[in-house]
Amino acid sequence: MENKLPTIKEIAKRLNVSVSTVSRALSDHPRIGLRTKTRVQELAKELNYEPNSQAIFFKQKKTYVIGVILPYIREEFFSEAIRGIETLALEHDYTILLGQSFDDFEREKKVLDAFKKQRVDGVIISLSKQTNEYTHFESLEKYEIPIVYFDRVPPFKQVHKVYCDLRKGTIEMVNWLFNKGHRRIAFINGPDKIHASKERLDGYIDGISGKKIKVDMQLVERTDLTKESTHKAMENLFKTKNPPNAVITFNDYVHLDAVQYAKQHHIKINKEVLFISYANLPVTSYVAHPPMASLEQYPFRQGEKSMEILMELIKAKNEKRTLKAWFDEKIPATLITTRS
Amino acid sequence: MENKLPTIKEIAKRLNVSVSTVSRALSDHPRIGLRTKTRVQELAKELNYEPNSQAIFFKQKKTYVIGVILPYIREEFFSEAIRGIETLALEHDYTILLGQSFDDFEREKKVLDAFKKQRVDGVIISLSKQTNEYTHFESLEKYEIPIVYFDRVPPFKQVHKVYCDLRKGTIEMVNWLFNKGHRRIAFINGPDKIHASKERLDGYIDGISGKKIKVDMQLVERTDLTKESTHKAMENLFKTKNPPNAVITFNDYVHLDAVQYAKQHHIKINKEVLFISYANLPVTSYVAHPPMASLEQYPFRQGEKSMEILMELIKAKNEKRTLKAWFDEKIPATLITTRS
DNA sequence: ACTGCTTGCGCAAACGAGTGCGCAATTTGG
DNA sequence: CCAAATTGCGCACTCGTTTGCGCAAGCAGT
Repeated sequence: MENKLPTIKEIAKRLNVSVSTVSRALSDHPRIGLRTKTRVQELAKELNYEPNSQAIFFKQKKTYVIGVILPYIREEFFSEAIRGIETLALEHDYTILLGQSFDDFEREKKVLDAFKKQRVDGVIISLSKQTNEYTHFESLEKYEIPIVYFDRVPPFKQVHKVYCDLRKGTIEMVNWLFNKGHRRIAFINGPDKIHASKERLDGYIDGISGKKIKVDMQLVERTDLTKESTHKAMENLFKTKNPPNAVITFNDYVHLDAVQYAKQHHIKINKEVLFISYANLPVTSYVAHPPMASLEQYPFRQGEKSMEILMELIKAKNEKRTLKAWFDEKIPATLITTRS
Repeated sequence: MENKLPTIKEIAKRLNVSVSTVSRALSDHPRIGLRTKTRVQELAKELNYEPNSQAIFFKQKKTYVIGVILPYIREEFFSEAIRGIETLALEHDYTILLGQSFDDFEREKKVLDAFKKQRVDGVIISLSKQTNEYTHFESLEKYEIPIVYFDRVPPFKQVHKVYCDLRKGTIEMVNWLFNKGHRRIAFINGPDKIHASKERLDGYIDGISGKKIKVDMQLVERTDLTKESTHKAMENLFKTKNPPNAVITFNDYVHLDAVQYAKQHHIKINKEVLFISYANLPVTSYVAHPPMASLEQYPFRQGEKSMEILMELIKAKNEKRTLKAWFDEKIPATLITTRS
């Protein structure tokens, strides 16, 4: 029956006052008389009036929506990050638009475009592994939509970003293996395009060099994070006469695929070769051969921090302040060795 | 410099025509002369004009946004469902607002409220395990926001829903175990409040009864899906003199916890007792003791189907058609036994 | 030349709310 | 008792876009 949603206009008509009076009465404006105020407020309650936020957002040029783009939410790392983002978002009365790039560059652009159309107040993004060109982000500037990159960040300075210090973390990993007596430490890395791959490799090389042993690039493989590519990398590493006795994998998913290969080829896990990894996903506690150590990257905290920075940027924009510098937040990563 | 975004007004002023002419020229209205049309379109391109969708949505009373609420995206079942939803959404130029309830009733309400404020065009939801009261959904009716429930659906008829036929599926599971010679089949179920628990239990009872053996309710446990609660259930089942030789668990996560308990208590998995489960998550292919069979529930398809129905509902609403009936989509579940 | 049709465009209202300003009516102060 | 200050409320504009209607000019038909 009551098909139309109650509006301020409706209330005004029924009470024979002007819309402005109703608007002010509802926002408790001091210049409105007590009688009118209560009359308005009571009718509003009776009609179950709720302001049309779309209209308000439209006037204010704000949407209270932020866009989050990441490769795959099925990866626990990213779903944890979202949890961090969402938790903080709810506190700030923000809701989040979700878009997965599925590691596809074109899709990343499409999602970004959709978000732009929706006039999101800000964007938090973890780049697709294909992304090595960044012009599509420039159009957001025109709309003054702030962007915070996290985890998979672009390789240049002039952006706001949150990520783990993987160089340091990787050195820690090398040290840990070294102290356990390992000397032939292999490294299965991710795609070059991802900045995080470079960070890891730098750490690996620095870690090995720090031990005064020669870096053997035969022990370094690069994958595109697919199972096939990981198996290929394992094959390369273990077909040699002098195979590694420890393997560092790009993340826990790569670890799982590497271990799968090892099992299929009867390589004795934790005897012939020790696996350690990045990410420390909860799910690995259930698997047959969890990594013996894992570099925790605190996705929840990364998500929270990204959101925190984004809120700061949005606030600054609203107050027309210009920020002096780029946020560059390094979250310390820690090596976790206790496994259930 | 060019701080303001170009608007239709701006173009009108520069070209000394009216805004309506510009609007029509851009939408290729037949009553606008070719000269004016091209003049407008060229300037629009030059200024990089893009229509303000917020304004248009506001007028149209549409947002091209749908809200998706589910318990946890970290569960692969749900993240797969989202993938289904998102895939279809992008095709229809829709974007999705994401909200996790974390299986908390209050949070579910809060998220729903936020979505209402955002004036989403529709909602797809999988209920929290605490939800057994449904009044908060009624307020969406007032806003004529259609809702599609999926997987965890309410127990009554007058809603649109998508879910698997778990009764049939569970009978299939019982049959499978029976054919393998198992007679003492335990059942670790989820919370009563979830409709899916009831469906499973019905199937279990019907399956057992169909075999002309007596249903032993000592073999049926109920959990709240936490690890502790699963371990407790396992304890109850295995402390008896006549423990089960097969266990059906509510889903793969419960399976993992059940297997963990079995390992800790030196129960020989796959020898003394066989585990089978629901969901068939990809991640289980990496674990030490995957379920020997799993009832695939096709989350991607469920997501797609939900979105399909929602699109239908939104279309019907726009055309002011009233639908004759409630969508009640049963996706057939199938028992998968091939494991890597 | 008058009617009628087509072409090309502008006026103004509409969506739902916020807000600066002005105008009365009332109250206060001297 | 009159001026000034205060109180209470409405007018009209704004946000960016769409759209029904109307008006004028041009053209064809009779």
